[in-house]
This record gives sequence, structure tokens and C-alpha cells, in this order.
Amino acid sequence: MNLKEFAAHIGLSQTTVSRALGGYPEVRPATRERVLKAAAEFGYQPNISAQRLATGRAGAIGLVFQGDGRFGPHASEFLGGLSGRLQTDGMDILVATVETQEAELAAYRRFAASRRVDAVIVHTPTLRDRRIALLQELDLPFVVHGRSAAARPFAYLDIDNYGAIAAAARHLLDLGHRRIALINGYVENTYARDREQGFRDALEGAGIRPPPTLLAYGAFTDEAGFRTMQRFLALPEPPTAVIAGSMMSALGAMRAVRIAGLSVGRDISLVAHDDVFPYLSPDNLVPTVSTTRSPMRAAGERMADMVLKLLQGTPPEALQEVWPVELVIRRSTERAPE
Amino acid sequence: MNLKEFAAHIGLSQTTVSRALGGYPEVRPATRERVLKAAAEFGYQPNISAQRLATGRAGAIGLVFQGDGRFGPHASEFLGGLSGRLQTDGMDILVATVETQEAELAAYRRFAASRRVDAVIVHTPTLRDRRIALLQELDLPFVVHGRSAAARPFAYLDIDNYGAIAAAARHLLDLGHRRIALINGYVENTYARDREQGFRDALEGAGIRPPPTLLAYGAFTDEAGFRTMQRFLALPEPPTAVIAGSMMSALGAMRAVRIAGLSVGRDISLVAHDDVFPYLSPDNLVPTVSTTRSPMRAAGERMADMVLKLLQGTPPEALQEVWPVELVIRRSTERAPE
DNA sequence: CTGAAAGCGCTTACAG
DNA sequence: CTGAAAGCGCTTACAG
Repeated sequence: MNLKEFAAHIGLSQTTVSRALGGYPEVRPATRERVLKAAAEFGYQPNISAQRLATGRAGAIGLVFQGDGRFGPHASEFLGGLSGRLQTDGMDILVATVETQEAELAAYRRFAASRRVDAVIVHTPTLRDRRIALLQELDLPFVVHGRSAAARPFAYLDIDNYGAIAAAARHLLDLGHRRIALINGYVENTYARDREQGFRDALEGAGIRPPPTLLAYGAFTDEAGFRTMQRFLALPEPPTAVIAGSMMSALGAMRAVRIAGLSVGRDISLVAHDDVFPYLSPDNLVPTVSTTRSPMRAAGERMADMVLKLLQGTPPEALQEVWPVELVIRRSTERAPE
Repeated sequence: MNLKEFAAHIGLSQTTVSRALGGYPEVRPATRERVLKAAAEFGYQPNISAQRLATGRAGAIGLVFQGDGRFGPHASEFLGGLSGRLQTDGMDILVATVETQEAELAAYRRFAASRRVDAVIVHTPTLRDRRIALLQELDLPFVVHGRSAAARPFAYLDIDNYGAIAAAARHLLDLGHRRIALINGYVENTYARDREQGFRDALEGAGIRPPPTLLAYGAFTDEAGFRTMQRFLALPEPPTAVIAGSMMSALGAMRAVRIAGLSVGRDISLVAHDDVFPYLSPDNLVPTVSTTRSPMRAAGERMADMVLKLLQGTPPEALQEVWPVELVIRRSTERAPE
């Protein structure tokens, strides 16, 4: 059933029905009631494509993931948060995956040219991200999850990666650790630089210069965490403490510690960054794991709000947030062994 | 730039331009060339909403996830495969998340009424899934990942869960194991029933009736695997072998084995079902883990093909596949201890 | 092989 | 507060 038929059926004009359904004020309450009731009864819902063509709004936001490894549990949580919030506003989420950076840029061009989405969300930016430059050039609204340098201001939400890792490092220093390792993300990403800077500054505050052998970069996966930890443990002077970039890395690192016949906490202290996966809580590991805590899902929800505001006309420079990160101390961090 | 402007610009009618771009045969090759070149040059791309309204096709397929726990790494892999394939056909993927089963049904109703998607993909069905009944009633095309009972035939892709777990169990029986446990998925889902049946039949073939204490149901997460394994190990007669429903469950189970001071392989044999996550390979665990192997990403790709065929008119009963599952024997399965 | 024009199903400025 | 009608930007049956 389309609007014309539906309107005829209840004896009103298309105009009035459209306005009643759209929540416009200039409809008599009784009329609106009647329309809403009839729509529910006959199951009438506007054709979304017609609506989009008429209004010029796509009613959707786009999200592009680079294929394979980087589309993991973090993405799931983020998407969950985003989707929950966007749904209440009737906004769709369009997901595309690509294999290369070029393909991602091409996807944005396509989004812009075909007016398929009203805005996009960019995640895991590099220090000077080409996607941001392109989107500004295309005039396609966007919000970035993370920070980057750009010619003009843009909307973003980031967590305080610097502060988080600095706090984790200071906690370990306070416990007497001197050889502390960092399992970091991909070196080209801003968050990895921020974390490393926080790490360095905290250590240098205690007169320590971390040796390059104790800094590792890569994917936040169980496997990478495992291998990196094995490499650390094979060093002539292995660390007594390690900061893992995610709970996945931490799982792998803990396995490596145990397989080496050592104990997490007593022999090797561990702090992990926790994005708060509902299926992997640091409280349920043995020992419980000290973490820097920042829920990925909450970030997704907040970014949905930010996109909506951006589309309502809020200027990007008024949509910039950095969230503090909480340090939660549990049993995986103990005094450094003698 | 819209079609009218673009057509005027190159001195052709909208009709001809539209046909050239759409790949219709009745355009002179030279004309098509010219149009394509100009489109690339001026960056003209049809407005997707107008195209959708004119053709009546949404150009998108829908995917609904139940919130929280069930939207995990499995979903990511599947989505990755699906998206890669659909992209080449210019089909978008619409992702929605919901909190309840009712909300999922409502989402499908909305999809159908607003013609927002051309088809949907249903995953993790129960034995008699309400979503299937609803979609058939709504006449919204769909493909199911998994199997279910329904009044009319429908398109599906499933793996041979029965055969996979039966093979895993027989492998363990061959190694002399008698007390074998199964970490299964949610009891209401078809795949969990199939797996349990494969498990029971294999054991009964060897004259064994598995005690209920060795059957566990729940989420395929590290945490659940850990707790379940701890419960198994605390039994008066703990198992000597365990089949884990996913690599995540296996990780948790292995941790529990190690924390109990036991060794995976020598004390407790382990087979896991492997959906082939790029970031968690059974070959890189210690010991390497024997698995029943079936790539989730490949399933996503194939289901994209099936959706496309369905929309082209292939009848659902011609789109039903069950994939065999490979048993890969590695070091986590050893002869049963005396 | 090409084009003029109707139609897809909405929204919204304009008139009353 | 309500309605007639133009317009959003495409596709496609029909005519030539």
C-alpha cells in the first residue's frame, strides 16, 4: 500500500497524512491520532526510497572496515553501540569492507557521488589520515574515532590513550618494576603513538629509557600477544611487567607466561587495556587482570549522537571529545620480584 | 550533478545516458564509450535513492544481530565474507542490532513495509524459528545460515554439524577416551542439537551413554569455556577429553586445564570447532589444537551468492546447501591416560 | 540506435 | 488546520 491509496482509504489528502506521520505540528491532534491508528492497522509505512529522494537525505551512515584482521571483536562492540543509538532515529548503518586503503577512499567517493549515506564514521586514524582530507574535500560529513592532523577542524571522539598508558606505567613503577614492556598497536596509528608517548614519559619520569626490544607493535590479537610475550621472555633481560594493548593481546601474553613456567602477577605483572567485551571480563581471568578501562560500546553510542548532531548543523569543532580512561587495579600487578 | 545536467552536458538524452551507464545492449558501442568516459571525468554517479524508487529495488540486504554477547567475532567474519561478495554487485549491507527476539521480528516487518532491503539473512536459527515463518508470511526473500523446520521450503546454507562432532568424538574414542565432554552452544539452536546428536550417536556406537554432567550449553566465549572446563574438572570423574564448540571456548578451556596443573594433550585431549578466525589459528596454540574446520568467512561469501541468485528468481528449494566439515588432527589430542 | 514523456512514492512551498 | 500540485532524479515502455 502506498501513500495515495492509504490517504484515500482514510479520506484525507496525502499532504495531511504525510505531515501526521512525520510529526509536523500543523496537524490537529485528533487527525494525527486517526492517521497513526490507521497506519498501524493497515501496516502502512512510507517507502523509504521515495522518502529519501524527496527529502534529499539518505537516512543512513556508512562504516567501512578494512578486511581481515582488523575487523575483529573491537569492531563488533563499536558497531553494536552505534547501531543501538542510530536505530531510535531511524538511521540505517551501511557496512562495507575493503581490502586496501585505496579501496576505502574509493568507497567514500562512491558514497558521496551516489548520495548513499549522509555521513560516515572513520576509525583508527593515522597521524595524518588521507581519509580525512578526502572527506573534507568531498564535503561528506564524518566523525572520527580517534585523532589526526588535518587542515580544517573535524568532529572526533577519542580516549585519552596517552594518560591511560602513562597511568598504567606509573602504577607498575610504583610497584618497583624497572623493566616494563609495551605491546602496542600498529605503529602508524595515532593511538599507538599516543600510548607510546605516555609510556615513555612515565618511564622517563622515573629516570628510565625503555629499550627498543621492550616495545612491540602489531595486531591486538591473542596470537600476536602470545608471540610477542614469548619474544620478551627470551631476552637476556626479560621484563618483569608488561602493558598489553588489548584484552586479546593479554590472553595470548598470559598463555606465553604460563607456558614458560612463570606466573602472572608473581613473576610477570600485567596491565591490559580493556575495551569491555561482554564475553571477556578481566574479573573472570585467573588472576584477575589490572586494566585501563574504556568501553568500546559506549564510544559507539556516543559517536551515533555526534553524527546526528553534526547532521543537524552543529559545527565539527563543537564535536570534539576526549574521554578519560580509568585504571582498575586487580591481582595481575604485584610488587616487582627481587 | 544529476542525470539531466550530465546528459545535457554531453549532448545526449537522459534515456541514452541511463542505458549506457546501466549496461543495456541497445546503445551503440561508441556512444557507450563516450558516456562512460564523461561520467568518470565529471564524477557523475546516479542518485541511489532515485534509482531505487524508479526500479523498485532497494539494492541492499539486511542483517539483524541480537545485541551483546551474540554479536562477536563469528559475526565479524561472516559479515566480512558477505560484504566482500555483495560489493561487487553494488549491493549494500544494512546492519541493525536488537535486544530481543520481538524486536528482531519488528525489524523485519519494518524492512518489508518500508522496502528498505530486498532480502535478509537469518542466522543461528532455532529448531522451529519464528523469523522464518514471519519472513515467509511477509514475502520478504531470505537465506538462512543454518537449518530449521518450516511450512514451506526456504534457502539455506549450513555446515554438517552432526558429522563434524561425530567425527571428532570418534577420533577421541579411537584414542581410547571413554569420558568425553561436549561444550555446546545454546540449547535452543538447531546447530547445537545437531552437534549433540552427532556426539551421542558416536559415543553410543562405542557403547557409551554420555552422562548429563559432561554436556554443557552456552555462549562460545573464552569465559564460558573457562568456567565450563573448571566445572568438568571438579567432577568426581572428570573427562579425559573435551570437544569445544569454538576456538574461543577452547582458549578458555585450555586456560582452566593449565590452571588446574594439568596438560592439554597429555592429561586432557581437546578438539575444537574452528570457524577460522584470521587472528586465532589452532596451529599457533601450544599445543596445536585438533579441529573440525569450516571457515565462517567462506560461508558469508557463499551466502552472498545465494541471496543474489534468490533475487534473480532461483527458487529457494534449489538453494539449499550443507557443507562437509574437515577434521584436522594436531597435537592436542593424544591417547587417553591409563 | 536514440529520445520524449510517464511514472516510481514521497515531501513541502504555496494557497486557502 | 487542510489540500492540490510541483518536484526530487532516476528508469523504461513506447514511438520513431
